[in-house]
Amino acid sequence: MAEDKILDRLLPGRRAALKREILEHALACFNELGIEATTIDAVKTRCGTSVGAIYHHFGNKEGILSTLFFIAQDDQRAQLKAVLQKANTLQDAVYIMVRSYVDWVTDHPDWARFLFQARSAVAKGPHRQQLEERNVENYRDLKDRLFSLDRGPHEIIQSSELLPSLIIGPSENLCRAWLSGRIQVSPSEYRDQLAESAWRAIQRSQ
Amino acid sequence: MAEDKILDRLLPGRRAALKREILEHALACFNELGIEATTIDAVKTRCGTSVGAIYHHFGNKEGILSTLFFIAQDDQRAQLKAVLQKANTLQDAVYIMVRSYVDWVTDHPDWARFLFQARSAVAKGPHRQQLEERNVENYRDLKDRLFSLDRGPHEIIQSSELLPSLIIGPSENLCRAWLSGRIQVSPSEYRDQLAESAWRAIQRSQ
DNA sequence: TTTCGCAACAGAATAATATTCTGTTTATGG
DNA sequence: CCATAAACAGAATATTATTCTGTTGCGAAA
Repeated sequence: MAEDKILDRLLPGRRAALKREILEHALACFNELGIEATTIDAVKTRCGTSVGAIYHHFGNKEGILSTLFFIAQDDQRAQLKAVLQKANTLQDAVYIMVRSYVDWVTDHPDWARFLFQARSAVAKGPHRQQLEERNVENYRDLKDRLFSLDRGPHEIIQSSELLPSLIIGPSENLCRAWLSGRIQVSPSEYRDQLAESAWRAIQRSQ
Repeated sequence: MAEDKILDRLLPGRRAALKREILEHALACFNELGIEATTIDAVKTRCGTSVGAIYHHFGNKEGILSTLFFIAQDDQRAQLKAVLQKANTLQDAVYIMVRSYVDWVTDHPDWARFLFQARSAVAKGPHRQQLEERNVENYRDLKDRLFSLDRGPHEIIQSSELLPSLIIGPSENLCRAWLSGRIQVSPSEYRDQLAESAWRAIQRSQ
């Protein structure tokens, strides 16, 4: 399963076996019951461990939450960064970004669902500063990359704040709808349309 | 303040005074502390009332949450519906949708922030069915409206599932960034660019 | 190989929080 | 004015998060 692969990659080894178990089952609980409704006892029972073990590894409920959150975000960002290396033009980059985003969500729907749900909790919790730092770094990197690429003859939207929203916004919105069950057909079906549309969206009028 | 106006409009009269008070302060707590971190005791103290009163009016914490959520969603939808009446062409409608959305968020930032944060909690809680029903109704209405309008000579994206995401997705993404403090300049500054871009986004290639 | 030290775990005890319950007040229709 | 129910207060209870104390087992240093 895709979930296990993410955890195995970031927490390898036999030593971290229980830690992985806890994270895996906590993720499932958060997604099935909601973050506030999942109790420590529920994840304890679910992986047949003890509260002591959970608190030893994560400190508190928020610790589990933010660990999962940063793992997911790291994985998503790493994949984007890797494929974005190959882009030669801005148009390449836009297509790659959209496809990478849609692929990641459809490859890891449980992680993606969690990422959407947990963001606001992490943003308010004790790791908000860490989240903020990562965000500014990620967006700075992305902006630098986008502005370093060849734009060809095209007239592109100037604002660096607008650009990411125009490129990813529609895909994100559609993925949310899919993950919540509001729409049935997978966003991957719309991958190319989303990419083409994003490219049109960032052109300047006239 | 814009917040008070929304509550005054939907819960008028002297009888509902405390109910309004509780909602108003609960909204502030949820936004400042986060949903999970706000305790009943905190909102009790903040509006100088009793737990008895709170539970009398709302049943439980989730009751406060969903009441606030549906109030906000209703207000946003009502505004959209009202202005969307005036649209004569699809292009009109796209511009109106984007502007109405951005205006509502920038007019009611606290309500908008809450709407983003609370959605997943409501979607898992006891009112999930009510939320789902509203969503399908809203999206059905919107789809009907969009497909009833004159498209002029333009070739438009066919998928009715894709259309709303393409139109609102970028604005939503940008508004989230603004509400979370990641970007400083108000989305209203980008209102027209967002509208024009959305219109380009939904054209079909070639 | 033995032993020391510390991380990994278990589960009882405690603290914080949500919810219920019982009683009192207040408004309102008859 | 009275009856009635909603509106409210606060103590009591239940649920859940967190801490604390102790045990186990592994891995490194001797």
